[in-house]
Amino acid sequence: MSQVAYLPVGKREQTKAQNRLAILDAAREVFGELGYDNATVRDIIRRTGLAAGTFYNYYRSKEEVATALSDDGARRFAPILKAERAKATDWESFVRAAISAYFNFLADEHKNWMARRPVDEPHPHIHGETPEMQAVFAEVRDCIVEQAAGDPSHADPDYIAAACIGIAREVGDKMLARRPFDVGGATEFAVSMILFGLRGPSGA
Amino acid sequence: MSQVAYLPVGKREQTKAQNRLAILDAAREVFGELGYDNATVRDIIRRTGLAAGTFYNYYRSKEEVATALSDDGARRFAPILKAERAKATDWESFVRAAISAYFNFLADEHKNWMARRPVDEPHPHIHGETPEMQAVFAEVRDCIVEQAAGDPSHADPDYIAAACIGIAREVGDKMLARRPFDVGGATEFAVSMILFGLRGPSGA
Amino acid sequence: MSQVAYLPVGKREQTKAQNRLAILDAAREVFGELGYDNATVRDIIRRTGLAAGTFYNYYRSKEEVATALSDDGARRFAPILKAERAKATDWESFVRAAISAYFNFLADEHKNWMARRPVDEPHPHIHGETPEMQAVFAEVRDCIVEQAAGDPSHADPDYIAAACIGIAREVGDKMLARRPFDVGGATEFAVSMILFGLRGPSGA
Amino acid sequence: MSQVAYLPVGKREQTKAQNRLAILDAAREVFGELGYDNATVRDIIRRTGLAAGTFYNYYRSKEEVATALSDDGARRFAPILKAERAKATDWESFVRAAISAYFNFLADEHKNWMARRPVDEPHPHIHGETPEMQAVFAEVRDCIVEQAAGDPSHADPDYIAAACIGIAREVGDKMLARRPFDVGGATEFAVSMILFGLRGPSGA
DNA sequence: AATGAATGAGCCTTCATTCAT
DNA sequence: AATGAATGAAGGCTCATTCAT
Repeated sequence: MSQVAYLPVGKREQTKAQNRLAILDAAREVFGELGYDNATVRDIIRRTGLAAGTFYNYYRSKEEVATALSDDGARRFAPILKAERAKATDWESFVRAAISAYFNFLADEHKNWMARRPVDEPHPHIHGETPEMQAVFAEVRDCIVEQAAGDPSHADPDYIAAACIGIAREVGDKMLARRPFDVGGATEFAVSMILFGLRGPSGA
Repeated sequence: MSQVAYLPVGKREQTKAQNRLAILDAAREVFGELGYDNATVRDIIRRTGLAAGTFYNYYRSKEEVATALSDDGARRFAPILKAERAKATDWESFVRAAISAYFNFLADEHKNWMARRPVDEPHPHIHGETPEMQAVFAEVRDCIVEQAAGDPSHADPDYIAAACIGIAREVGDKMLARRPFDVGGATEFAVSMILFGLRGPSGA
Repeated sequence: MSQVAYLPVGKREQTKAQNRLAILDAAREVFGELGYDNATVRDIIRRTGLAAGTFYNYYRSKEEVATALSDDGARRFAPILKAERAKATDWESFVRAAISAYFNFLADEHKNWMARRPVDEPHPHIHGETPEMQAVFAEVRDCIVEQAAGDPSHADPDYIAAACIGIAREVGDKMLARRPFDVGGATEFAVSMILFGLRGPSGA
Repeated sequence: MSQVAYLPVGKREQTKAQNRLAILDAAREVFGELGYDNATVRDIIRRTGLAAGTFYNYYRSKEEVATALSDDGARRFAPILKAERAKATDWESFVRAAISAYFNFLADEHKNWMARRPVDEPHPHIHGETPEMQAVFAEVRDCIVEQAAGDPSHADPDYIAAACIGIAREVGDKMLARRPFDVGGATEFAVSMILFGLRGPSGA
């Protein structure tokens, strides 16, 4: 029975961590499929396989799982974004990097989700408005505002961030609606749109 | 004293029209505050002050009110859009006209809504996803896709529409979050963003 | 405008009578199709084509229509029964006449009802327990009890009536479930059963 | 002190069994008093004193309780019937045994039911159409049809079954309406009626 | 801790009945 | 009288949450 515990990873702690994770995963799935608003705690519990009461040992409500999920999403996306930002030397490369990272993140999430279901199952309705996405957006927004604030040529960082987010969100949705996912093409379009608008890079 | 009755104007018809309107108004509000998904028929009923059963004399479900609301929104916005489109001779003027029309519509709707509530009431959370807005967006999307399709310089009208919608939606939201509503400024920004991107019209 | 009114059959009275009849007819149909318990006042009204409120000018409730229907049924069946009874000279002929009358009545009602619907329509569920039938049964029961009371060989007229009713009711149902309706055969069987039991008339 | 747990006898299982039983009992009562059609799930719930939701932890609908009740009734009556049938050597003894079993069952059920209510309570209206009775009747019908099919002297087992059921049902009801229950007398009458009809065994 | 049954608030909908027109 | 919209009580059912085991 001897066991060297470098971290609190006793049996108890293991199951606890596992359960917490299971709930988070279930919630991610359920929010993705049903949308945050439509999803119920029961849906999450059902997916989890745990008992109803167990849920409440970890989270007090749907909102709390959502928050945890947000934190998770932000925690996973923020470093990517930060790294890109460090590498980027100008607006253009930063925007490209951010958009690219976001679209890849989006496509990954979606693929993960698709991988888990039988191919022939009727395509269930997918809502993109998961708490995780919200968090990612917030991250991006902050980043853009900060970046734009340093750029003297434009007066309104908030509007700029809004426009970028808007483009990324809607184009991202469209990208997800097509097969196969053309992350590259969507990125090109979005970046070009953000930087040059409809006129395009040539300025023609 | 002969009288031609163009419309049924008996007392009954009056109350009927009033109730129908009250339900529609209540639904608009409730959808706006709670979001379409969260809203329940009960919420709408409560807001009208009518009896539970009365709702069902007018609409058979939440979906049906939503449809009515969509129709209403489309009916009010479509002519504006069409007129602008008829006047417009090039992309730029069309885009400006459409965005301007949309932002004005948005500001009007919002003002109307604000006018109806007591000042000191705690500001409720507002979702933009009302059926009305959806309808307006759909209208705009069709319009852009159609217009963009004729423009040979751009390959993907769907992406273009998505980007424009995205900008309009997010910038519109930001606009509504500021006091006073700067419709002109927001329009300028959005149009410039759509046409020239961050680089701006100067191409600098 | 002259009109000789032998009976109160003015315009007013005519419509009144018509409406009353329409309600009664609708109720008969609805009770027949849905069963008395399942039927709702709304069902009757709907079938009637009249306004909801109009119903209450004639009857105060479902029960009241049921009573009216019972009276009607009894009024139509009682004379038949009485005539048969007058003609009958012994138990056997009376029983035969009564059963025959009842089965014919049953088949008629049913045919009437069937005639009114399209042939290919999915056979709706039919409940036999209409208030009219109840009334007819009551009539028969009284008649049997009275008749049996005069027969010294059997002690318990109530039981006898019950047995006869039971046979008539169940065999009648079976008869209605077969195509074509074999009124004659069913009558023969029921009469034989009542008079001689399983052993049959031969006494073998 | 080892103990073999043949059945789960924890406190939880106990209450579960109790509740299941309570619901079944309540349903039996409610169906008996109001009739299956009139009875509502809410009525059953009210009678149990449980919370609304609890019902649905056990049964998904009124139909499902009805089925459970039917099974119960059949499970309790079928063995009796089968035993009698095994013992019986001819029609007469089988019929007598079946009728006797049914009337005894009926009287028992009724007594059980009466035992549970306060004496001075107003006698509620009783419908015989509980799902349990239906099941018992079905059982008997099958049995008679099968038995009658082997008897070459009679052409129509279905009619025979119908007639027997009819007699049993109606005479049974009459029996229950009298005090004290004369199971023996009712059985004698019913059997005589089934075998010999009104003419009686003497054939006079 | 985990479990899962119990709870009761709350949602959707239909219905009988009233009553202003 | 006839009309038909308004009313609110119920009914079926689901859900978040608690709590005894």
